[in-house]
Amino acid sequence: MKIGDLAKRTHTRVETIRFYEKEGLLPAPGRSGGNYRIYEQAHLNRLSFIRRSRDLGFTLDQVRKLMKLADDRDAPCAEVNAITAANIAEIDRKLADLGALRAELVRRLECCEGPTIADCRIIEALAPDTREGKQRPE
Amino acid sequence: MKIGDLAKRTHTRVETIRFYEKEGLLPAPGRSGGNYRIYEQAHLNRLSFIRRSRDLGFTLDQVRKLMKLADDRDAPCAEVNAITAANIAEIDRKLADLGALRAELVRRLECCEGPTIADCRIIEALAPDTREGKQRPE
DNA sequence: TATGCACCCTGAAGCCACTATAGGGTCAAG
DNA sequence: CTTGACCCTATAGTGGCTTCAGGGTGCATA
Repeated sequence: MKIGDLAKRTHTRVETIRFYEKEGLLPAPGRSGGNYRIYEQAHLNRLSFIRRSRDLGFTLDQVRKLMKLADDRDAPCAEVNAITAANIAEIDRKLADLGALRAELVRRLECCEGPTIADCRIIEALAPDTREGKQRPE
Repeated sequence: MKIGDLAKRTHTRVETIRFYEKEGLLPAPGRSGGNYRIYEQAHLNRLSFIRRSRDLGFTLDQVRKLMKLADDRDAPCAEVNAITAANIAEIDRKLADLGALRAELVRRLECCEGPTIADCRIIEALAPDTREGKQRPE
């Protein structure tokens, strides 16, 4: 299988596959006479694993750990759970932040009254408290 | 005011202030005899504006636009609203993605049964379908 | 006077996870 | 024999900073 085929089958860009190889996530495959990368089923399996993990928000470092664990079927499952839990915690933090942010922006948007910047509540909220005299530095 | 003072007052790192100057977001201030940057109130105002905007999730490009608008008090408020609305839409997209992601991870975590990787539902979910027949096509 | 120390300077590189670009080579079809 | 799709390497760019290397400044203390 050439790199383009592998790319299509895993919904990955060709450049990303080469990037994963350079990063040591995907083992370097054999080469054809014309120096083309030739992939086997095992490469497809591994790349699928990487892509699914990435889709679930794992970092490449986490993916590296997960793959190492996945290769050792006697390893304790707890480590995988820990990585997953850390991931969930991080997502929760982001959800909270984004929720607060959204509320704040919506509030600004709703408060906006006049047609020009002078009456704009959003700009007002962003500007510093002291709006007298010297506005522009230089 | 020296760069360290400005940094403290705006809860910004010194390096970030120099970065903003290089990016043209913050005008270059005057210099002392020893070539230290000396800031005025106007710089503090502008930097506060940038930081508040960043805190609300605006990109540096959006901040540039907002500042340009903020300087012209007769400009139409609609543009500011459009930037804010775009921001909210982007946040909504992220919220939806993160919510789905979280549900998926929690589901995996709850399903995990055995003490070793061999029984780990998370790894199983990430691995390709080839172990015994197809499991979940995408 | 010397010395220490906190602060400041510039310029470049590093971070993440790719993406894009330049400048080529390979291969099968027409 | 040329076209065009595909492949190769190496390098730089993205955003929004952070860190590092290698210095200079300014003030207090020994």
